[in-house]
Amino acid sequence: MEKLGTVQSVDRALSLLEALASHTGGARLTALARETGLPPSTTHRLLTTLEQRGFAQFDPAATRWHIGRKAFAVGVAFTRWQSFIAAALPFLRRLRDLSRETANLGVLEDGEVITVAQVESREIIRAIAPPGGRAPVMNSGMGKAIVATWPDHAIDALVARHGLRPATRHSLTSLEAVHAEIGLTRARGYAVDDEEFTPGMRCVAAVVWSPTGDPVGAISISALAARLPVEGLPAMGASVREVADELTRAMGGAPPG
Amino acid sequence: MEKLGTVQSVDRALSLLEALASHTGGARLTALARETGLPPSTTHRLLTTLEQRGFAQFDPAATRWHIGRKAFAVGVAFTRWQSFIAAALPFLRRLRDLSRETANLGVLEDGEVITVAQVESREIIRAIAPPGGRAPVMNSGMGKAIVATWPDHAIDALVARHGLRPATRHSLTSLEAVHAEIGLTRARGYAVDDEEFTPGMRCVAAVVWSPTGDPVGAISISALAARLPVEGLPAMGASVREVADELTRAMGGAPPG
DNA sequence: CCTGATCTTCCACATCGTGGAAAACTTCTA
DNA sequence: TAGAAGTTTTCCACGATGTGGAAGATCAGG
Repeated sequence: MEKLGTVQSVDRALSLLEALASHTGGARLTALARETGLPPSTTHRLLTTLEQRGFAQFDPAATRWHIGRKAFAVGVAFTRWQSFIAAALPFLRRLRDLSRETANLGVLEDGEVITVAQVESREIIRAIAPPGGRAPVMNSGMGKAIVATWPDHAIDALVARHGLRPATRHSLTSLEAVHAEIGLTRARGYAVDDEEFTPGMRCVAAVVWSPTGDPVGAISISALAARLPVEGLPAMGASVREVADELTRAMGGAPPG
Repeated sequence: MEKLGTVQSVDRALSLLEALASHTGGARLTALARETGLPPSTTHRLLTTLEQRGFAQFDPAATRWHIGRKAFAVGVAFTRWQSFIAAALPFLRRLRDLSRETANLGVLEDGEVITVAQVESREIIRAIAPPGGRAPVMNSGMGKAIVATWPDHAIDALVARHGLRPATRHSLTSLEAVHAEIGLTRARGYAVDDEEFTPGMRCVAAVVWSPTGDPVGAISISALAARLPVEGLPAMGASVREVADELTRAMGGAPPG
């Protein structure tokens, strides 16, 4: 095998998909075999495998093979993800400029928040957790913003499954405290991490909704506590929420119902 | 081997592609392994094979796997399969020139309309949603034009499954409103998006039929509401419908029956 | 520093992918 | 229309390649 670590038969099937894609009007088995350098019987078996999974289609009338609908459905997922981040970036920049602090985009995964995009503050001294950084949901502004949209029983289940992981002396340590915090978050329309994950850092976050009415992520501002005093949280929270709502609208999203 | 004549490793790779596509925010190796029931080392090797061919991509910062660009490129070929875009482009250009507005071609996918081709207005200020852009079916002229060809029970099922996602205060918010709008669409022969997706934008759309009698897509004109007042909708609608009918004929298509 | 979780690499082995041959089918030509 | 040529599909012996458990590496948390 020349290509290190690749599965030859998968490689060949993908070559066939690409060959198919290059033929607007479809292609015949022997033409595809010639193009990919595969024997006709191998080509046939790989094509029928792709066909059974909907990635290829056969038109018996014209004896032509075409790309199948499933390949389209899978490929569209690429634009969905790319367009989410691309759509969010100008809003993150705007939020960064409004606040002069670092703006983040995060998503939930398995009880944690992952920062998937970030626009850094221009200040020399600034709050940075690198993209890819993770935080337990209930220690994180973004996590709390997302979870606050959930029904209470789902929040209970999350805490039961993942526990609470107090990182500082400000962190939430009981289910009662969690629900009190969620109640505040819902009332305000934005969430606060008040030195609950990293001492000396505060974070304000608001949820972003997908077109399907799912809380797909959250955006936030993270700042040194010295630069974002408690008295400044409401104004900052309003800004974050406003930009999050705009991002939601720009994506054709909305809360459910 | 349970599936007759299929290549197991290709089958597995395709399962991984589908699993990836179902995760908007990307997925980690162990989650994908769990979902597909494959051992982590097998999952890893198949993913890296997909990655080397561009069908998957890895974000090391978040240790997440995503669908790759090549999957999109291959998937788009599905629409081309019917010589759809190629055939439609001259008609879109004609429609653009007739109307002096941006002309679009869209298809339905999973409760949304995806714009797969576009010919932009030559005006300096014009209505643009980029190709690849998505909109909920019932907020979109093109979506409504296509769905209006469906039987009522299929429309009910679509709404039941995907809900209505009002984006503006003009959007449809009830099943009754949906059916009233569908009734109008059928009577007129064209559909209207009257600032239902984007404030300040109107869209007029008409369905395109495939040779097999399927409502395969729709073409539309999107314009700033200021440039397309309500009084102008009937004339514009007639133009869009006429060009859509010509495209249908050029493709050897026709409505069923 | 230790522990546990996750990810990556390795390799012996047997499963499964293979491709040539044969059979079946379709199209073309005289 | 029959035969030839081309295309597609099926079959199966065999060895190439895919495999998954184990080991190693890395990372995160206490």
